[in-house]
Amino acid sequence: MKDLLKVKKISSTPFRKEVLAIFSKYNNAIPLSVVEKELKAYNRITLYRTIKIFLEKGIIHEISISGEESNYAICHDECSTMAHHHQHIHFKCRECKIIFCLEIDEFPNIKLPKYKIEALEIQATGVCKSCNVKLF
Amino acid sequence: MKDLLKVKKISSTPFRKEVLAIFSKYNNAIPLSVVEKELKAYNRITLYRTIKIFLEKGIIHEISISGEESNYAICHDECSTMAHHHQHIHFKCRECKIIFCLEIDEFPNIKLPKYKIEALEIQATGVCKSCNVKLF
DNA sequence: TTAATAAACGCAACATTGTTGCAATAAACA
DNA sequence: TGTTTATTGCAACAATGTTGCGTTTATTAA
Repeated sequence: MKDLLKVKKISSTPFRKEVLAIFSKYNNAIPLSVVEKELKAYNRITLYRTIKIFLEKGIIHEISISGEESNYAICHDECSTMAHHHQHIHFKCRECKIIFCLEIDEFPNIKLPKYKIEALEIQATGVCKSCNVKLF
Repeated sequence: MKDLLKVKKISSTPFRKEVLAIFSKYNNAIPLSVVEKELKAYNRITLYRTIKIFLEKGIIHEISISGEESNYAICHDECSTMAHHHQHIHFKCRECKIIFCLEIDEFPNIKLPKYKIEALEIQATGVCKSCNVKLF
């Protein structure tokens, strides 16, 4: 297993490796409060700087939903500038409250004459697959 | 002209009327920093409480874009719970930086077997109509 | 492997953003 | 127009995010 941090050309420190391991462990997006609880040696400033550089290097991406704490998730595939917006949507389940990235086959195509659309960010809310099963 | 505040069943105070007038004046979404500058008598606490109640009553809605200050815009039409998500998308122009709501004819339909999608929030980035003209 | 260099860490100190209790004040309603 | 109810704004605080700087750690080249 190769070191993603080195691939992204940033120093591979114990702190960064631990943060990365936490994101890798989850299959869904998590807020900073979760990262904080999982860290053995939590330091607020270092965590903010780590998140900042992870965002810049495209290691993680931010998911903003109105009125909620920001969530972060690992970037799968090649998640360079803006590209991740074209591959998946963000889904929030109103039952389990979990937010995660969801690959979709047909990415919607919005037609807007005279506008140039370069990126689309889609947030969906509803009931996820596993909660849907539990409800019946 | 009828008083929107009374229609929404909240007290019609000078402060709230002023905030509402500022939102009405703009055709685009604005952040709190803009409201602040426009207010004759700015009070941080009162503004936060005003924004909070305007959001609750569906007078304005929040537009969250990753890594940016939240923007707020007046709710046109009947903007009750979640309903506004189905009527328009949010567009941010990379040239003029302006964020605004955009009515679209065909709202995209995302097919996700076993999922129940209840609301879609779409953020688009690109070049708006007027900036597109200026570029050529 | 080790020394030199560059980067990251963590503390202190601060800036910004958001919240709450409470007394004074203003709006709503009968 | 007086009584009730809600809003305002101050103080005080909590949470979130930023910066300078000395110390420590990782990287790179000898």
